[in-house]
Amino acid sequence: MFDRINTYMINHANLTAEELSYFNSILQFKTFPKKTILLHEGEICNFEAFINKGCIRMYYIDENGFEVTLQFAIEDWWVSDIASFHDQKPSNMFIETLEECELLILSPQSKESLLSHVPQLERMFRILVQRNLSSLQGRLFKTIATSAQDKYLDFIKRYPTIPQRVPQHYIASYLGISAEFLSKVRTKLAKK
Amino acid sequence: MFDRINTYMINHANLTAEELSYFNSILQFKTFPKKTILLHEGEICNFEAFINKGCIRMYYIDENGFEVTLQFAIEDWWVSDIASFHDQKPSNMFIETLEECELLILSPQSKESLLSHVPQLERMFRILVQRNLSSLQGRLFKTIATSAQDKYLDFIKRYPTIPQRVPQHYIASYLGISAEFLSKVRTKLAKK
DNA sequence: GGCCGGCATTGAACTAGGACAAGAAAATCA
DNA sequence: TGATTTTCTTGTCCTAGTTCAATGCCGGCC
Repeated sequence: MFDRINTYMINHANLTAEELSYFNSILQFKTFPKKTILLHEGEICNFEAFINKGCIRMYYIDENGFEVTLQFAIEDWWVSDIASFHDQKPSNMFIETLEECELLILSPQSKESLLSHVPQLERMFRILVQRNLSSLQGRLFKTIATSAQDKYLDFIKRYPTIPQRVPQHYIASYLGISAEFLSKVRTKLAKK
Repeated sequence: MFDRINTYMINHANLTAEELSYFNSILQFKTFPKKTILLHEGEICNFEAFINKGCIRMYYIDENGFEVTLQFAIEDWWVSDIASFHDQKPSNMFIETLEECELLILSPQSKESLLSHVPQLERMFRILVQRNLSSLQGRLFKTIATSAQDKYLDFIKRYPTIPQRVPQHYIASYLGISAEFLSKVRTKLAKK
C-alpha cells in the first residue's frame, strides 16, 4: 500500500525510517470509482493526494460550459488545488477521476503537522510547486506560440501513455483546440 | 534603500529585528539602465531579485523570433527564472528591464544561507511560488477560453498601472495576440 | 442479442485573429 | 531643433481553427 509512495519519497527527500513511518501513519488511503468528482468548483479543496493508481483530470469550466483541461495526472503525481487547499478558499476548478483510483491523502491538518514534525519536507513541497510552475510556464508559451499540430505532437511526446488512457476530446481541451479539429490534425498526420 | 523590502517582509513573514537585518545584509543592491537584459536564453539565472523601483519583463522567443511575454513585474515583485536559479540549469527565457531599475538581489549562495539561518522563510518563498502557480493556472485558462477583447479588459483590470508603463505591443504579446489586433480591439472599445 | 450513450470522424460554411504594408504619431537623442 | 527610431493605427486579404450537423463506431448494460 505504501510501496509506491515510499519509493517516491526516497527519491525526493531523505527521511529517516521513523520519519517515513510517521509520514505513512498520517496518510489516508482511499479508493474512488471512475468518474468521481473529487472537487467541485466553489468547494474548498481539502486534500493533497498522491496517486497510487489511476488517472485524474483537473479542469475549468467557463460560463458557457466551455471546458479547459489544466492537467492530467497519473501514478506518482500529487493532485490538489493548492491555492484553495492552502488558503482554504473556494476553488474555481474541478478535479475528477478518469479511472478507478487509489489515493493517499493529506488533509490540511495532517500536512500542517507533517511539516512541523519533518520540516525538511517544506523543501520537497516547494520544489514540487516550482517544477509545476516552470512546466506551466513552458506550456503557456507553447499554447500561445505553436500550431495545433505541433502542440499535439509535443503532447504525445511528453505524455506518451496518456493518449491510451483518456478520451481524445479531453486531450483537445488540454491543448486548447476543439475536439473536431484535433481529429482532423490526427488524420492528416496519419496520412504521412 | 531597504524601506520597501522591509515593509514587504513585515507583511509576508514575521522576522525578528536581527533576522531582518541579517536579511538586509546579504542583499545586493544594484541599479540597471532601461533595456538591460538581465538574463539571456541559455544562461543560468543566478539571481532572485526584488524590484525596489522599475519595471521588468520576462519573455520567451521561439525559433521564428515570435515573442511571448510571460510576465511584467513592477515594484514589490520578485523576479527570477526559478527553475534555472534553483537547479542551476540554462534558462529558456529572457528577462529585461523596461525602465531604469533598482533591484535587491539574492544569489543562489546567499539564498541558501538565508534559508539555513532563517528557515521559516522557506515557507514564505513556497507561498510566493504557490501564488504564482495559481495565477498562472488562471491565466492559461483565460488564454484558451476567452476572446482577445475579454483578455485585454481583464488585463487592464488586473494590472491597471501597467498600460501606462509599457509599450502596447508587449501587452499584446502577453495576451497572445498580435499588436495590430490589439490596436483594433482598443479602437473598437473606444468607440463605445 | 439489441439498444443506448458516449466518442470519433468528416464535411461545409463561417469567423476571429494573423500577416503584410503603409502612414501617422510619439518618443529619443544629438 | 530636426532626424531617427520606435510605437501605434488602419486597411486589405488570408488562414487556422471553430461551429454545426450528420454519420458511424464501440463498449456497456438490461
